[in-house]
Amino acid sequence: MCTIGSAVFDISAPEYIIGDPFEIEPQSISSLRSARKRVCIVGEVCSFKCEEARGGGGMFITFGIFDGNATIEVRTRRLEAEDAQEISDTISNGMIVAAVGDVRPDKNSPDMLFYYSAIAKIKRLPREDTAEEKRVELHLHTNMSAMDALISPADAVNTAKRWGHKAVAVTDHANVQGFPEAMIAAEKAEMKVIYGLEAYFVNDSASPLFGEWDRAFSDEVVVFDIETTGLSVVTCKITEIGAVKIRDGKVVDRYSTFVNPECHIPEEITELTSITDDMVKDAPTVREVLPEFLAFVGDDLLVAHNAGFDTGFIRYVAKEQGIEFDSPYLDTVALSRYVNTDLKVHKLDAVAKYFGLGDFNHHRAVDDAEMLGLIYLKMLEKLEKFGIEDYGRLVSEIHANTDPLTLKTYHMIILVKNLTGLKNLYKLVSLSYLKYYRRVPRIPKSELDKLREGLIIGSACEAGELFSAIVDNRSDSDIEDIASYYDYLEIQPIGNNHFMVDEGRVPDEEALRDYNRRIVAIGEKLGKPVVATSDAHFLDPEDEIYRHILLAGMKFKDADKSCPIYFHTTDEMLREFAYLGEKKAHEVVIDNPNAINDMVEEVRPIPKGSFPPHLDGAEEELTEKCWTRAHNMYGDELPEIVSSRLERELGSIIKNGFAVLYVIAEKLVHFSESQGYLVGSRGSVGSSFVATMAGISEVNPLPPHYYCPKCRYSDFSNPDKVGSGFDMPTRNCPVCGEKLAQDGQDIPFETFLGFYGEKSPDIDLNFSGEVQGRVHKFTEELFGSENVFRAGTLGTLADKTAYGFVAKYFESKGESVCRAEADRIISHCVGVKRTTGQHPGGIIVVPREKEVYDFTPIQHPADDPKSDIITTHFAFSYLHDTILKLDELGHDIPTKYKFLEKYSGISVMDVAMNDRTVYELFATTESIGIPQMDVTDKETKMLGLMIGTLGLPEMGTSFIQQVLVDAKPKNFADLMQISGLTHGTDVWLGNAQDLIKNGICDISHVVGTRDGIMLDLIRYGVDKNLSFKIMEMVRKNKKGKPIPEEMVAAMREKEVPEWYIDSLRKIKYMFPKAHAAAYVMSAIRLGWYKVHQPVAFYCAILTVAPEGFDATVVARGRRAVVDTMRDINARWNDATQKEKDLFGAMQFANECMLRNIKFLPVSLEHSHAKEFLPEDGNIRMPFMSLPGVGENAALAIMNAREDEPYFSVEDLQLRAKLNKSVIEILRTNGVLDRLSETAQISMFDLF
DNA sequence: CAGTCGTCATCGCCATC
DNA sequence: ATGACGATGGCGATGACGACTG
Ligand SMILES: Nc1nc2c(ncn2[C@H]2C[C@H](O)[C@@H](COP(=O)(O)OP(=O)(O)OP(=O)(O)O)O2)c(=O)[nH]1
Ligand SMILES: [Mg+2]
Ligand SMILES: [Mg+2]
Ligand SMILES: [Zn+2]
Repeated sequence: MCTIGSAVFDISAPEYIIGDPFEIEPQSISSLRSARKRVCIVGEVCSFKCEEARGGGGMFITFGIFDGNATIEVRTRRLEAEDAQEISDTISNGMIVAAVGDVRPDKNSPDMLFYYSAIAKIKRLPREDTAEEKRVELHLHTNMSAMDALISPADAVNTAKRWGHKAVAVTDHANVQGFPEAMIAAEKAEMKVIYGLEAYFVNDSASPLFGEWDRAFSDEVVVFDIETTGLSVVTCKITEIGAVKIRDGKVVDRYSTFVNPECHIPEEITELTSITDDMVKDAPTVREVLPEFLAFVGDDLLVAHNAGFDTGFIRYVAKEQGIEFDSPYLDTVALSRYVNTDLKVHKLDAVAKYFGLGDFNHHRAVDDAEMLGLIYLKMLEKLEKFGIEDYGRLVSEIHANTDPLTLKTYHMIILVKNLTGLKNLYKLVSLSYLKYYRRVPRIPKSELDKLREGLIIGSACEAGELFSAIVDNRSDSDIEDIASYYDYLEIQPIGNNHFMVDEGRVPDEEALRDYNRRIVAIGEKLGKPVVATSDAHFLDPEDEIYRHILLAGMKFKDADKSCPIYFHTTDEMLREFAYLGEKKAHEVVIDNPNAINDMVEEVRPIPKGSFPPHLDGAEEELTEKCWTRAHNMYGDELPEIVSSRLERELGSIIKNGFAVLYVIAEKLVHFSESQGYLVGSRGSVGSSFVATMAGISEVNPLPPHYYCPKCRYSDFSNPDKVGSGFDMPTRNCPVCGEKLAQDGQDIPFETFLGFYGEKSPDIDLNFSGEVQGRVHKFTEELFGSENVFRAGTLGTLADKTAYGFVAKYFESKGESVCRAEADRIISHCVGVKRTTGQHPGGIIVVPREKEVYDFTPIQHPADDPKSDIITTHFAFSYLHDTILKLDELGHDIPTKYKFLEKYSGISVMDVAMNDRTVYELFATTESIGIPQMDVTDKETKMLGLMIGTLGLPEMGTSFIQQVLVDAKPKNFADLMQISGLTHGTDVWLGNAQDLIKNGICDISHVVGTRDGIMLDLIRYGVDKNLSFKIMEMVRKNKKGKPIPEEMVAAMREKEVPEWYIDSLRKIKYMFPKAHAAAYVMSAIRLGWYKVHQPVAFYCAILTVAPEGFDATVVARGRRAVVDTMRDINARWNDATQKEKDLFGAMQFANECMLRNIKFLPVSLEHSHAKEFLPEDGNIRMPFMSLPGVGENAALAIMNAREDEPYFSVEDLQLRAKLNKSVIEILRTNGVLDRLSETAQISMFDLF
């Protein structure tokens, strides 16, 4: 055993993994400040990296060793690939090691580096809960508490499990987004989770009137105010009391006196109140004043502004003097909020001004009381106008009319007891986000009362209602009223509230303990269990720094203040609450939390099973539609291949509940087309022939075939064994002589739904961005807005932002950390919730017989109450296997189609799929009239002119162009394969490309589409279902998880070649063939316009996707365009994203200019706001192509031009409401050249 | 006339297909 | 200098500008 700071390492059984065994006598890393030989260190491996050495020729490995306190960067010498691999296999992040080696300073930084000679694996003892009887944590924040907490739900669950706790609660701020991860971890660890949250509770049934008082307004009341030496009841004293007695709307008596506080009045208070030490030094003390004042009050109602404060002080001193004080009182702040709804600020002077009551000496009790008296009468007058004339009526009216959005929020813990409670909680969360959101989602008492079944309510922390009432020194009966609403009361460690001492709100820690003692006493009196909770925001004490970084990143002033809110063990808690006595401590730490846990049933936040929607007649409708369409295409007597495929697919689709989705999708396509926008095909659904027949997908997955559009003859023989129907020679119908249509991409249905419907795919559709919103609305109409929701997303703190936060944090502290340490800290900060958003197109469909609350709460994206979009509270990925989704994505291709048709007058659907000149685009620039340049010349490549694919979707990037040049595709099938090979990391480079280069196989046999994987494996003899599973695992493996041993073994058993298995291992993502087919089809279509309708092509592409296009560069001519590209290209890695976009646009513009199509300058008369318009064989650039002229300005210029031409710059600025920067941009770009500055000229003309 | 608030344009980052 | 998956859009921050307000 050895200790470094608070970290304890077990070195009793070292496992020597690199180098010779050595004696483990570690130094603390922070002590290594200078070069030393043969030092031993221990710690956790972090930030492990294995990189190719610069300039090739070997590898470098770097990692950090973190000993719980400091990190040192470890480097290796230059290594051979095999050695590097061996080390990578032995050492990994999170491993605890001891190492010996030399410490040397880094040449390039102030840090020290460690060069090891030997490494041993050891253990670090984590914090353990060794208590006999364990506590249960009922208040814990996961990293789903936005920018506030760091515990991953899995860590919470696993730590509690390791500690032997029976359960652990997940209680994030206002949301339940930690539930799904907690559920997954809990099921894996067989652990119980108590699901809950920490709500922002508002008491909308609170009234401004405290205590019993239901007389008429005309009865006598005492309006009063006090001045004090500060805000805290405990540490501050009264300096002045002022009061007026009011009866029948008139002041009938007054009381006013200074009070000697018997202490110094702080300067800032004197400044505010103008009450000095001098003024009060001869005044009576509160011991004399209080009885006098209370006698003045008698049995009257007390009225004060923020009365809790004033009565709190009076009550405190009364108690000190052994005088009973329980007068009813009314708070005019609350009353003003209710009466003066048009007022935002309800401070005394603001309200006085509001009623026009003139100036007064604010912050002097005598004057404030007088003024408040007047205000009070005004408010009563106002109420009387509404027929409210007594206090009883007032209270009931207020209850009925309070706006929860204006009330003070209190923290409150809500735990889920059972499934009823879970659903109620989801409803409450939804309400809080959708209806009661202001700054935070609020849960009003009135709603909670309605939905309280199945929920357990706890009093939460210092920001809870109970704790606040105690701090404010509210009356015993008030406090007990509050406490009685809760099912249990919470107390927390002193450290949690220590900030109150620091801020001077309480004198010392003892006062904090007194608060906890008070809560314990209240619990005893009311019979409410009191439980001790951590209010954990991070797991271990040493993790506090990560929270500081988060808070500092959010620019919080007090970010670096210590607040040790870690997950406490039982013993830590028992020690913490020892001051309550051993027995009581045991009760609040162990017994009561366990008792609460015993009330809680185990529930699953997302139900098991899948819940497809139903729609009467959907199955029949789909079936009918498909057969009809099939007969229309392939004849009355369907070829076997067609009918058997239809039957098989329909069976599977209907059985797995997908028919409804098909039917809805079909209606959506119809809807979009009715709006004038074609729909782009996408995704695995193109593997379904039913989708083709239903018109959802234009990909035909049948084998290559001919069919006659006239007589419905068909031929599936495919004698040339081509890979795509589009690649067959053209033929005329042997029956009727008509030219035959050709189609068929040969795709298995199973890519979509699996062999046994074991997959939960979605249906993907590409809609023009211009109709996407309408399509979403239409889906709601089709299936009901109660059942259709946009999927929500969760935005988290990821690498780059975390890096910025960490850098900023240490910079502001004037400290520096080594890269390994920075990376380690970053890795701990990553994953914390920041915001919510909307899924690109995912629309989930809840079956009619269910409610959305059976699956997830709902909310607005980014919590924005003004948004008219409602999203699922849970990210879709967690609902993936439970409910179905339609992916109604936005895409530019359908919009491009629209503009191509508009500018060329040629229908997209008439474009042939087998025009040779179009295929030539993928091999040369000749077919667009640009003489072929040398493809081996770097300049050619830079210009993007090795081939003619610039502007073709997903075919025009440098990378893909290079692959096309190398692979020389000849037909549609080749292009599909290349499409697959060029979409995904480690698919082509370092994988397929090498296999081809090394002659191991040719391009048609490398892994290019995911369907290929399944079919290849089946061909090798691997079980078809396992083949399917391997395909599914390989196709999205972004993190590079290894293929499970049993899968590898099954492949080896069937003699699947090692290179093939290796290839699969590397793949990070892979297209389904259907998607490749759909995208190549659109590339071919756009290519046709590129060859045959160039002006329309360039106009359409630029109009729809103008990113990076800069009219100021293009206007300077082709030279300038090329120079700009050269410049950016020369410093590519330092170029900004904007410059990279500009580069792409300039490639495209250059190609266009080489085809003798000119870009005409932006023109006040001729330019469109955003469209690049064809103009006499050239292209007129739009206003928006000028950087700095945004959509609004551009549209304004165009729209105001409609009425009459602009006759001066002034006229333009006025009519189009342009600001001066836009005018300047227009001026410098010559747009205003022919316009006079003001209307003077025309004025002149009049005379 | 300084301060505040909303709007617009743009950018970096992030999530997702 | 290298290598490189492509595309789309939402959210938050920032800065310039101008209207409004006390
Ligand atoms: N280039 C590229 N395209 C992607 C990526 N992810 C998805 N796509 C494209 C290709 C997919 O077929 C299409 C639809 O995505 P989905 O997530 O719905 O997956 P897909 O339909 O392929 O399979 P599914 O059966 O729905 O699980 O979007 C990606 O990472 N890169
Ligand atoms: Mg899909
Ligand atoms: Mg999808
Ligand atoms: Zn025919």
